[in-house]
Amino acid sequence: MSIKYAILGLLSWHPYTGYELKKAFPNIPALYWSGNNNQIYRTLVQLHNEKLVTRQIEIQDNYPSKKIYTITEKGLHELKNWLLTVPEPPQLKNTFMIKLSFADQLNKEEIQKQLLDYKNEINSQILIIKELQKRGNGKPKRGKRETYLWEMIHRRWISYYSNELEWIKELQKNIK
Amino acid sequence: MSIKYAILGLLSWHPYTGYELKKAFPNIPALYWSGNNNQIYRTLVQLHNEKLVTRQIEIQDNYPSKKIYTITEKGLHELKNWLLTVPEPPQLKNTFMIKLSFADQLNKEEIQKQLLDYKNEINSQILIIKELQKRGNGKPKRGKRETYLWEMIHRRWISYYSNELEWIKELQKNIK
DNA sequence: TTTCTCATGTAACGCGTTACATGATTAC
DNA sequence: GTAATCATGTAACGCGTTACATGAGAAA
Repeated sequence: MSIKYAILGLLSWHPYTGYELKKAFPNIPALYWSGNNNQIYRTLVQLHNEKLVTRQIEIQDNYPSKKIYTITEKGLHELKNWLLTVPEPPQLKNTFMIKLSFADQLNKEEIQKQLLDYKNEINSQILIIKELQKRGNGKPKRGKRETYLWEMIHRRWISYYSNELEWIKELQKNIK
Repeated sequence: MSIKYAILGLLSWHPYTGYELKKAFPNIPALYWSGNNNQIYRTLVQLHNEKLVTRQIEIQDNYPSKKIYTITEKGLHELKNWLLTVPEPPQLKNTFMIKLSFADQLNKEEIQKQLLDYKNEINSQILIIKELQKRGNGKPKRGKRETYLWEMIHRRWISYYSNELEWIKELQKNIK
């Protein structure tokens, strides 16, 4: 349940509503894939029950009323404890690799087709991240160190995809 | 549900029992993290219902009787169709990256500690894969092309971890 | 007029994990 | 005597996804 801590992390910057959180997620490279309605609203209720956040309701005339969540001292503590837990290894689930593992069922044209499609997929992934980085939404922009960390994270992601591309190229050359 | 296709993929080599499949999974780099009892036995029943596999029961004297699963024509078809579906982008869930994103809560010693622990984690991950590759279990060893693919997959995994190490080194140097 | 934004939420499902359960045999 | 291997399975839970639902106001 890293979503819980992701939300706490975001709330450690400043208060958010559920709706804002939902929009913030796609801007954070480490978790841009995640954060749908259901999870966020449910987790927020849970965090509130655990007294890790407080909630203020702001009534608006022309729009539905907002619920603004603020992190508590206890919440900051919980976040920090999590940050200090032992790091887990990354879990990369690459369905394409599984496919390749059993690609002997395919002829070379079919494999080449898949490689090409995968390459395109990776390329658009790179575009997305570069766009994210350029627009620079959802970044904290507070301390120098934090800015550096965010840049490094972006770079790591891009480098991952670039390496994937090189790897694909080599495969394309050798599958014949 | 890629486990379904992973199992079909394995069965496309030769028949397996559930127990053997369970042991085979950790030897396959693309899915070494997966494949627990529950999933495998449940999926096998499901595959059988869908007539994608057949099942022979082999009674043994001194051991519990085996259920040997063999892929059917329909199963091979299903597998091949899956292999030809459009590739999905890799989903890398790296909890450590999420942590780093919010690491501003930590002082430099604490971050350095986390980086060191993560580095060790990655190193042992590399050892595991290299060991896998060396022992060379669970590889098909049939055609030349298949052997090549498996080697490329191993290489990609190792390169991913190596790049992660370099990235960590840079962080270690600059966080002060 | 249709679509988008603001803002909240629920229902149902799917995939995967951990832990539990059995029971004989063989290796240390 | 203890642990591991062979071989099967079930129960319960957790996390996440997709889709559904409401309802007003602003923009295309």
